[in-house]
Amino acid sequence: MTLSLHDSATGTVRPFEPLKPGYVGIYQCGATVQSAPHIGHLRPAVVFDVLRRWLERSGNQVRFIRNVTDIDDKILAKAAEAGQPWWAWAGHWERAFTAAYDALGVRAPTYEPRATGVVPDMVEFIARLMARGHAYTGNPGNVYFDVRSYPDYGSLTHQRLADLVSSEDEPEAQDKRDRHDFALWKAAKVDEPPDASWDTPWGRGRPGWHLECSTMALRYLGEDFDIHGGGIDLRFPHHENELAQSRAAGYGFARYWVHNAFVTQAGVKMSKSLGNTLLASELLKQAEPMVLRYVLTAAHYRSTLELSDSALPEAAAACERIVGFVRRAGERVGSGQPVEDLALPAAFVAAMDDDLGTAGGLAQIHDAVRRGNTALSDYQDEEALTALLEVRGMLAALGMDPLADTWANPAESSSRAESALGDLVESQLEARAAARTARDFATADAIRDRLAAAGIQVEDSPGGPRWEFATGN
RNA sequence: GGUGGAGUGGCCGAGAGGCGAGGCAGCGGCCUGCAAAGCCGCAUACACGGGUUCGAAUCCCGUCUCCACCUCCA
Repeated sequence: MTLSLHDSATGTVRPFEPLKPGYVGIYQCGATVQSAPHIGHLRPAVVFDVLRRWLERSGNQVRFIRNVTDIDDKILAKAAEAGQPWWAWAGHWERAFTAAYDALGVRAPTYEPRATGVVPDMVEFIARLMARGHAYTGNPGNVYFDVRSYPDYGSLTHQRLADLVSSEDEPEAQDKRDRHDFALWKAAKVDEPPDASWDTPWGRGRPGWHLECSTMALRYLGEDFDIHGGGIDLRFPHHENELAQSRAAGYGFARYWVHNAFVTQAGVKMSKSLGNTLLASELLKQAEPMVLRYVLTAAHYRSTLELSDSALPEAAAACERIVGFVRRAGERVGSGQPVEDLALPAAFVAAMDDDLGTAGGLAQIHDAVRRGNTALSDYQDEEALTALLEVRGMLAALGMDPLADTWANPAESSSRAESALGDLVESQLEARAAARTARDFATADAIRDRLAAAGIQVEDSPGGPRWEFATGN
């Protein structure tokens, strides 16, 4: 294992050494399923998918857990507003997230637990904290973590309790010992649906957010595990609190903390209040899944990613360059090989091993594409094949092999309309070929222009004309 | 106030003491009937001011600007 990873806890890039060689446990904080997924949810999904693939590629067996937070204030509020059961609301959006992940080729986690599925474990967790003197009851149903009972509180984000500013909007809970104590269990409120709370030894209520993740990580990855991931905004308070309560409970918890940076527009984080969220569903209409994946891979995961208006078209052009080569090379030299085990260029491996340098990895892909294109025009089939296998191997490592089943191109499905279209285009191309043979270029160009106007791009190649739908919209 | 991060050529975006990653856009050339695709070539880029060094975008000091977290947040 030569991978080095940035660990937020130490603030350094350090060699990644799994607890048990050859086995890696990852916990990624999943979504709170309260509304539609947007680009900000897509980034961590792709980042940790790439990490997982790279660890597997490096010979590890990975247990990848990504949770679903299926109960929280907003879910209850929005469901109530919509006149739906809260669990129906959560279930609806959970499916939307799954669809978005699937569309982007993000592999399904080893397991995807829901917070509400581990309530008994949470109760046990709280009891353990109580027994150790780190939790106390407030008003009936409220249980808090006692931050002052845990001297290392703040170690993940290097903050001291005294320096923390507390929120001014929220009226301070009267039953806390310290304003920074956080809820492990929240008392049921009178206006909340009865099925949104559970009985516990400390009263009826529902879980606190932080406790959910600690509990699911414990249940599915054990007391100690390798990597905890999530968006950078989760470092505090969420991950700090997870770490504090898990350590206070006597568990080792995560050994590496990996956080991805934001996607911004005009330099600003997206948020609902600013109205600048880009929904996954909208983005998928504007760009091929591979293009979205390319955009998210083109910047280092710890760099803020500015999604300008031209980002998608630019990425589409870059992808077209890569895919065009894979297609042309495949036509020439075949592309039947499985790509999972292809040897990867050393420079690519080095880039990826250095804290997942996907940008450098993409540069290697473009380099191989250039070599391959040159080989194709020189009729050096052997070199072209070498380049093709390199390109596909690297793309596969990033989850972007254009020939993978996940990307099954809808345009290639054989509906009657499409097969009819194919016949019509072919007949046009035959007419154009006849005109060209007769050196009647005016007619030939008119045919090509007409096809172009219909969104069909014609490209002449040594093997004859090829057509495809024009890129861009 | 505390913590963390950032300012790179028209745009996006790597790198982090010494051959100017890569992509997109642009310009020139090759190829093509013309295109498209492809290939080749083309950039006084590193916020500002000092300093260290033979040499700094990269290190040090100072300044400015921006972003994130400290409340739910990917």
